[in-house]
Amino acid sequence: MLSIGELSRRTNVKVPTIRYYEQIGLMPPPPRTEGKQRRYGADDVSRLNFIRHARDLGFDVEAIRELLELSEKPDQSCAEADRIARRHMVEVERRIEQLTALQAELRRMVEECSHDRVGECRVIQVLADHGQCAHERH
Amino acid sequence: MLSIGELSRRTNVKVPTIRYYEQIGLMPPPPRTEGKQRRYGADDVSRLNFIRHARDLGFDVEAIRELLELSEKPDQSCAEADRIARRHMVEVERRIEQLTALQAELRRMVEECSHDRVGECRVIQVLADHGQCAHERH
DNA sequence: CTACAATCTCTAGCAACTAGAGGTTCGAGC
DNA sequence: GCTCGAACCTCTAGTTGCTAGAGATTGTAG
Repeated sequence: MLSIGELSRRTNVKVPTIRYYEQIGLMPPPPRTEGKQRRYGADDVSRLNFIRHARDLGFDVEAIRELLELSEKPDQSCAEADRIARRHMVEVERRIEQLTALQAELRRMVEECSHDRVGECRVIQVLADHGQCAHERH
Repeated sequence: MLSIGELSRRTNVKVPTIRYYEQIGLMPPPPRTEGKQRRYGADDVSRLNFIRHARDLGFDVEAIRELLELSEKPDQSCAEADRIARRHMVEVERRIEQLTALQAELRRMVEECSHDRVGECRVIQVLADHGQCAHERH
């Protein structure tokens, strides 16, 4: 049996975060020692790795909750897991596009700056007047 | 003089958000009517547009605070504004790279899925085992 | 002058943690 | 067996940038 610190070291998830995951129901409440300290088993390591990996890939807690539930029913169709992953993929795609447009605007702003006084600073000017932006929306 | 609702309509910043900006010191406390309702002038419209635009470009409140301060000193060198914008640009760049790597991983995961049972689902498998990922870090 | 939309302040909530206070337990070394 | 310090415990509050309500007051059109 592992202490919470040992579990933390093996999964690279911080101790308070593990307790937090327990609190919000991502991790099941583990058995305790007589002194009320948490003790974990191999299953907990797997589950927490799963959570960690999904978080790293940007899934939110709700999605992870669903994915965890699914992973416990190996006989069910995986269409749902697919749907969750795809939905998230679309979200990420959208975010990348957004950031890329934004990046272009920022670059233009910085490149056009003459590095002189604030009064002539392109950065400040553009911020003050959206009309000077290349794109209508960001 | 504009009511807060009017200011909101002209800048596309929601009323509670305007009050919030006042609270955190991005917007100055405006004069009030006898009944304590806020009244705004043209300068406030400009300032709020500046803030809105900077937020849209992803600057955080602290950066905006600095940029606003700078914009009030037109004679100062704009090196600082440059620095802030560049710093932010680097951040955005990094975020895009991160998301792109993540996106690739997600796509691979979804594409390799056989759409069968959860037991064979690539999505679930990959999440459960980071070793099946193309990249070490994400 | 009345009705009602808009405003006011205040508190609490969101996501996903992180930080700290103040107290208890575990386990290695003697 | 005993001690001591690291690790653990619970609880509350803070982070960012808002958003959502409650319940009261004000502005204004008809």
